[in-house]
Amino acid sequence: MPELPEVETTRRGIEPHVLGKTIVAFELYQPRLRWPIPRTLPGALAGLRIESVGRRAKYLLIALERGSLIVHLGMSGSLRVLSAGEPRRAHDQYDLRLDSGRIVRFNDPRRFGSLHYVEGDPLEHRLLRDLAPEPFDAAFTADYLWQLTRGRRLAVKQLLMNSRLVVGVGNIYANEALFRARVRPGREARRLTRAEAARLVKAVRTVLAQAIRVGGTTLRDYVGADGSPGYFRQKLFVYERAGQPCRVCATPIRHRVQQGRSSYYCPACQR
DNA sequence: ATGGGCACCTGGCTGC
DNA sequence: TGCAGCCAGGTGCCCA
Repeated sequence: MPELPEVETTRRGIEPHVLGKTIVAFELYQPRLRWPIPRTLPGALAGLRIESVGRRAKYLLIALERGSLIVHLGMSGSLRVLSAGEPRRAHDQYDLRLDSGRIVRFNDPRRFGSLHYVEGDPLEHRLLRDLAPEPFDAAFTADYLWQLTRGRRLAVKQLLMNSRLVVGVGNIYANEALFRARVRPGREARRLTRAEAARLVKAVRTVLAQAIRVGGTTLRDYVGADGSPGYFRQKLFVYERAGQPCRVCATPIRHRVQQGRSSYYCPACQR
């Protein structure tokens, strides 16, 4: 999916257009997303004012005057702010129509995205309550990561992508952070040194922050709330660069499949 | 507890 | 040109 930078870019993009606005209508075109959307939802949302737009991991949290929407973009989803009357396109799944005359439209070709409405604290929802710290949280430290790697035989890249360890890091940014930390994706977690754990924590933060600054990474489907792509693709060191020269040492970048996901690394820079 | 594999779904590309 | 096969920003769930 959209990983943390894309979700955060979306959050920042929609926030100024929806804050304080009231949902006039919720139009559901496709109830079959990752989890079925209840047919009763449209009625429940009409008339509610939007009070804040937050984010936890890769979930957007849209707080209403009563309850909250929990939005996930899945692998191919995007949320855009459009003018009312904008013609629908393939894979538009739902619209939030606002009293400002604008609409927030969710498009998702693969339908791995999801939408929940909860009355209570969204952070207590079963999908959110067991999530690990945010990468920018003070709790995500070298010691924390290093402790969690002790005795673990799985590859360090799997660890980085496990949302019970740290959230927001998907396949692109796991590969990119490992390059910056000079650690190969296939390294057993228990073989990580304390110094490497420290580099990795720093690299995760740096790469996510840089990506947020340029609006995320667009490979295929992702666009920000105004429809523009993210520009971090131009800054990728390894992702989807198999066979191309390493931007640091010119050694060809290698590709291998790990746990069914593509990993990329520089065999010279990363150990 | 840990880790692996599968499932959900569509579109785009490759190669025969 | 057509079509089979493979791949893609995620992640919950089931099983060993």
